[in-house]
Amino acid sequence: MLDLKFVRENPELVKAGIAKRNDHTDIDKILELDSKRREIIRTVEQLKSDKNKASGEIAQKKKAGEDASAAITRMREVGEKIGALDNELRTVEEEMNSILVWVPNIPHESVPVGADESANVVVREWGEIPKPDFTVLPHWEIGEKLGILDMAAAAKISGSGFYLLKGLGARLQRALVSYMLDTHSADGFTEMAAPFIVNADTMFGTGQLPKLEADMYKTTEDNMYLIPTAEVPITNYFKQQIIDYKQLPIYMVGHSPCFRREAGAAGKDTRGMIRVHQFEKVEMVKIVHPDSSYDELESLLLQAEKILQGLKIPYRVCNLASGDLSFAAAKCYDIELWAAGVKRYLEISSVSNFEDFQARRMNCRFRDEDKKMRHPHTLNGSGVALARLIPAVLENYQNADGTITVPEVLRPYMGGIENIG
RNA sequence: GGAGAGAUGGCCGAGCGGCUGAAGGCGGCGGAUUGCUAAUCCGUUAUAGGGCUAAUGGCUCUAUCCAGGGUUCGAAUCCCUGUCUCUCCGCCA
Repeated sequence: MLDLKFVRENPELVKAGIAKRNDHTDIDKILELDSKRREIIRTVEQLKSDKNKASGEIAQKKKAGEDASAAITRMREVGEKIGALDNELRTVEEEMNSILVWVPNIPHESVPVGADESANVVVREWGEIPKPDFTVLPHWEIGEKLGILDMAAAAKISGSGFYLLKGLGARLQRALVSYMLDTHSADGFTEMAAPFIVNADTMFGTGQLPKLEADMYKTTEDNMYLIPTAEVPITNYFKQQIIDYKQLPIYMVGHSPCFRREAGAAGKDTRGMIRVHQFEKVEMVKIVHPDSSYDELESLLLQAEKILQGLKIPYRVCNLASGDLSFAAAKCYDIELWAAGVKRYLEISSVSNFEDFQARRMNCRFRDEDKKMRHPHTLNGSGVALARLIPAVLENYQNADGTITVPEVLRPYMGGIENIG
């Protein structure tokens, strides 16, 4: 959420910022309601001040045994006026907030301006795209052939958009999760195992609600949501908290399933594991001092890249254009890895700086060196998503004889197995 | 799921329906003092939102004792609802 004061003082900057994202939230309406709000506050607080004074006088009179009934009658009327104005104030504030919570974050100045992903800028590429002398099968074919991936079974059990791994396929997923968690932990990230089902307030905190309501699975009985990413429970660990600046920066990492309805995505990338309703992901979260958040963004990006470098899978990094940014992000890098079977780049990680957008929503603050209360900056980055990493391993490590070489870094986690098939 | 108890400032903890934004303690910060790795003493110690003042500061008002309602001229204090925590019972991986 943007700071109301900031919106009030920099309306043109805010409008220009959201325009870059093709967002058309009515900023003028917010300003109009805000001025109405402040006008009511001025009136009602004057009345309250009078009331408090009169209350004191009534108490004095009663103590002295004097008659206070005239003042009491007068105050009864003032009380009613206050009640009416408080109601009006609440209505105005609710209306204002109902718009304010839909205002996306303002893109950072280093974000390329553009309407959609076609304006994304590739900032670097790593690794050589392999040119195998045989036909590399897409992961769903090689996976089925080796008996480690069963899409049909998943469809039978749950429906379309689910995958089922078995045998060494399941073990490969577990090995990847362990490899990633161990790598990040060794670099100072605290491992977290947080709830996968959260309340609405938590979903609001990281910016999923209200905007992404339709993309999430929701429980009907208890009004809870299945998390779309571990970012949600891990970042919200600091919801409603005051952190001492000496504790910053805070690095956390966690593994979770991610549940996504993918409403409206039907027909796009539907083959195999590439777009599914449930997938595993290792997620890194940082809570940092505002002064260092853009340096922290770069190092978080490198941390995610480290995983792919360890696996020796070629990738590229994109600086997302303003129109392609997610609701809460001020800047975001996507990492896309090369999948040799489907012969294209797959988005596998988003590394974002939310600045104080999430912290303000969560009411997470820190006391800085001068004892001032400030909002920290929050960042997160996939480190990385499994449902696209597994296909990349199955395709990039595929051999001409239909076997798959187990990447070296995973062998300790696979009981020393060097080949699947 | 059933029964009961509780929720107060960074922490602990007191609180009669009316000078209680809240005693006391701890911690933190500032200072004083002492030949000694510390003690003692004094002071200070929230957040948010308005308004005024062109100050990188000040003045002032309002709100906040889990949350939301209610009673009342007036609520931390009384009533209702919800949330969470604890204890006991039931169920259970």
